[in-house]
Amino acid sequence: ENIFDRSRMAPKTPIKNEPVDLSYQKGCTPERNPITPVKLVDRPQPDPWTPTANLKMLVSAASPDMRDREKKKELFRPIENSEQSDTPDSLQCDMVDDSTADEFEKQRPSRKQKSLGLLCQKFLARYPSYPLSTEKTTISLDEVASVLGVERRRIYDIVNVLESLHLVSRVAKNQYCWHGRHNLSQTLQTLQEAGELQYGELMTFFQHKEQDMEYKFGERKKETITDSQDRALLDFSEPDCPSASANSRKDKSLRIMSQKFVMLFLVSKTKIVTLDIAAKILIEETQDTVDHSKFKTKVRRLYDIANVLTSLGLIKKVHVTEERGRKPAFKWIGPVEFPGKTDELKGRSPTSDPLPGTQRGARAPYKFCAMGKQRFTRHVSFNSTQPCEGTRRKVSSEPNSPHQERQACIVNSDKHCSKMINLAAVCRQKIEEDTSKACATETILNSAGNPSITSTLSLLPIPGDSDFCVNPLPQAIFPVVQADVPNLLLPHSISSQAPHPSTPAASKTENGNPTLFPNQPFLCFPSSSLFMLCGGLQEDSLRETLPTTGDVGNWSAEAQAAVPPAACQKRNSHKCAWPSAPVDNEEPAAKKQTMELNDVPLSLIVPKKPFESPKAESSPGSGCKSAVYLEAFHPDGPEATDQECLDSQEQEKWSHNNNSDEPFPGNEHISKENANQPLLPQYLYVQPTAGLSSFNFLLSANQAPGAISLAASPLPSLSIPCVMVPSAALASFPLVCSSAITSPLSPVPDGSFSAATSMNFSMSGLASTTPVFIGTTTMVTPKVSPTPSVDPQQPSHSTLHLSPELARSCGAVKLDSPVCMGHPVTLLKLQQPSSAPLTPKSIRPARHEAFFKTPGSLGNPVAWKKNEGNQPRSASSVQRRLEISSSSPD
DNA sequence: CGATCCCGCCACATT
DNA sequence: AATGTGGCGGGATCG
Repeated sequence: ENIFDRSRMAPKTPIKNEPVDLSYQKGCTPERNPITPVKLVDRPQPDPWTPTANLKMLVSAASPDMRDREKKKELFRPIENSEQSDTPDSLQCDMVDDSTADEFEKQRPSRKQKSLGLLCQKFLARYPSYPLSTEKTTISLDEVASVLGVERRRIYDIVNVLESLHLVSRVAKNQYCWHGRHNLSQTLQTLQEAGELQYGELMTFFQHKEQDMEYKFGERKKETITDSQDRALLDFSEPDCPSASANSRKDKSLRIMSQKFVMLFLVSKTKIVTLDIAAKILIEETQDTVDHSKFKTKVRRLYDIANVLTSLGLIKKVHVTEERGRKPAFKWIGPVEFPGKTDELKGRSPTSDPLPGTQRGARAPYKFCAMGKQRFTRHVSFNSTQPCEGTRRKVSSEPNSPHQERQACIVNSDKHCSKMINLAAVCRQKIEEDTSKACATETILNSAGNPSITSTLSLLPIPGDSDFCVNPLPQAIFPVVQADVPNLLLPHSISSQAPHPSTPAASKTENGNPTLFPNQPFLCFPSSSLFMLCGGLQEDSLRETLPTTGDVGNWSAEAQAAVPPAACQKRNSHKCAWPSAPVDNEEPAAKKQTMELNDVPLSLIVPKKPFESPKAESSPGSGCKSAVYLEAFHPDGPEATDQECLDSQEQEKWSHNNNSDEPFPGNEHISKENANQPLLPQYLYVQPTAGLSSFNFLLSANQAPGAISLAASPLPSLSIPCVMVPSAALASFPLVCSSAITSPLSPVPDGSFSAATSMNFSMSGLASTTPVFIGTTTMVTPKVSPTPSVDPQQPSHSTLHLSPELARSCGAVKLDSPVCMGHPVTLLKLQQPSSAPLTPKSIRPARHEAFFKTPGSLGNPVAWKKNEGNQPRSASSVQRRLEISSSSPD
């Protein structure tokens, strides 16, 4: 061995090794010796070598040397242990060799040489940036550590960051798989998307004021950030992770932090992020409290991450001079634009075309959202959600509706923000996992562009209970949204909902579609509190009520499109505000939304007259007055529509003619119709999108908790596809929809409605308790949807709950309609659990994915079916119920 | 003296 | 219990 070393070492560190081994081993050999090499290098440096050269040398030689050394170690360990003097490493030895202590000291590898960045470079040098797909490179931590001459601990630091970017993935203990940068851009895109959701606003905010205001706003920023963080996004866990189980500690800091950190860059306009800001943002919790120590620790970690990112060539260190002075910062020098993303944006953008409907349809927006998130989310486990929820609730309760508020806060005041932040922070931690899910949800929502929904979510929680929050929100929101929509719509275009009494008729129509049943919707009651109803729509009825599907679709599309992310966010903020803010705000917001968005999507809200239309309308208290109607919106209706298209066509008949692309017109019409509906709405209808043929949900608003049971009854009569309500479950929760309806507002067409809607749900219904979610896959909501963005996460949680199964189901669902997005959760799609996506294993991921994807996935009818199949398995009791009840044929 | 960040203790997770 | 992971922060080094 020695010989070996010598030969190799000779050039680099000739003597050292030998001497060390022989005589000095004791001291020198310590395990760390590996490092020694470095030192060796150093020594040489003095002479000819340049730092770089040394490195190279090391790298090249390292492996062999290391090996030898290791062997040595083993050989000598006994000795070492016994004596272990560990002098400064081999240095001493070196010194000896060299003859001077001084030298030796000098030699000692400077810290830099041992830096993580350098180590990372060496690490990266070992693997091809773009490995052939054929070759699967596995990385053995032990091996690498020994080769690079470092402790394994250091390797973890590197690998964790690389893993966060999906350059590697853990396959087993001590084993990682090298993927290279093939997927880097995709990962970055995903992070960017996620980052925009989480930090977009914040960053924007900051940047505007940033430098000047930093101090001033620092806190706010933090807050905002925190809020924004929401954690939802992060998830990241990688796709691969087989071991889902283990994530607890794992998806923790370094990985998450790394992703967040990257997100900040991607979201930053300047692409420059100062460490302190990043640290603040990343310190979820207490902004104020931020202990110095905590901050300090965070910064340390950021340095670790930054070193790795620097080695990857993604960032570089820079300094920004602010008022205060010069601050360390890092500038993103990696890829900035990602094709994919754009799409999303487009989709979101209001102007963007109406959804094509079909495939894309799936309304891409949601889908994509989901997609991105999926990855991230995957790790998240649903389970966690529950706990989270609890937490969240608490949290939320504390502040007021913090989450939502936060956005608002940003806009508005800090106070709330801070609270929110705190809450958010808490939630995050707890929920992070969930969050991811939530995030997805959020995204979806956002994409859907249903601000209202979002808001709803947030709002919901608030209702008296502390809990409201997050969890339920999404789901709840959905329904709400729908409900809201009408309201909203009404105000605008049609305040006169009443005018369209037609609703009842619509209900009739419903009967017409038996088919729907097959599809059936499902209900999910995530926790007890929520539940969803999905029913096949009866197109007929819907039609009556609704405009043609086409129109609807357009709306939705429009809505979705219309609502750009930003818009959504903003809206959300507004929404957020709502919760805290008085109703008034809401109204306006609603109006705005409607106006802008044409929330209409909901348009469908049809009263479900069938059942109780009478009640619905009149009875405020009674349940959901508004039926939400979710038709599928198929924008174009072409393909996606396929499924739904039919319906849509029918719908069209009944609906207005507004098919025209123009969203507004159509929307308006719709809205009007909707408006009408709203009044009635006893139930919510949700059409599923195409695939489903239709899901309809009915929620009886009124029933609220108890009501639920009622609702059920109605169903039968109605023939509506399904209504699922577990009585028990129901009991506990109020239906959101209904609640909203219930709310005093009810009758009022406009603002009141809107406000009521979202808010109400949560609250009113809630009062009783829990909000109900309707998730449908389909939802028109999109437009309506306000922006969920902020809260989404939270909501998402709730969603999550549902989710696993739901998610699956959802996944199955195609939601063309934007709406779906919003409630991914809801979507559960009960109908069929889509098999495919959701395999158990996939579940997690699937969930997320499905969840998110749902929309997208929705696109594939088939998928749903599959899902359906799956669902059964996975389906929780609730689902089962659903299944049973719905027994969707499909 | 502030910026960096190495180093490795130690807790938690997994085997 | 052993081993794998990785949070965390003391304190050394750099500039």
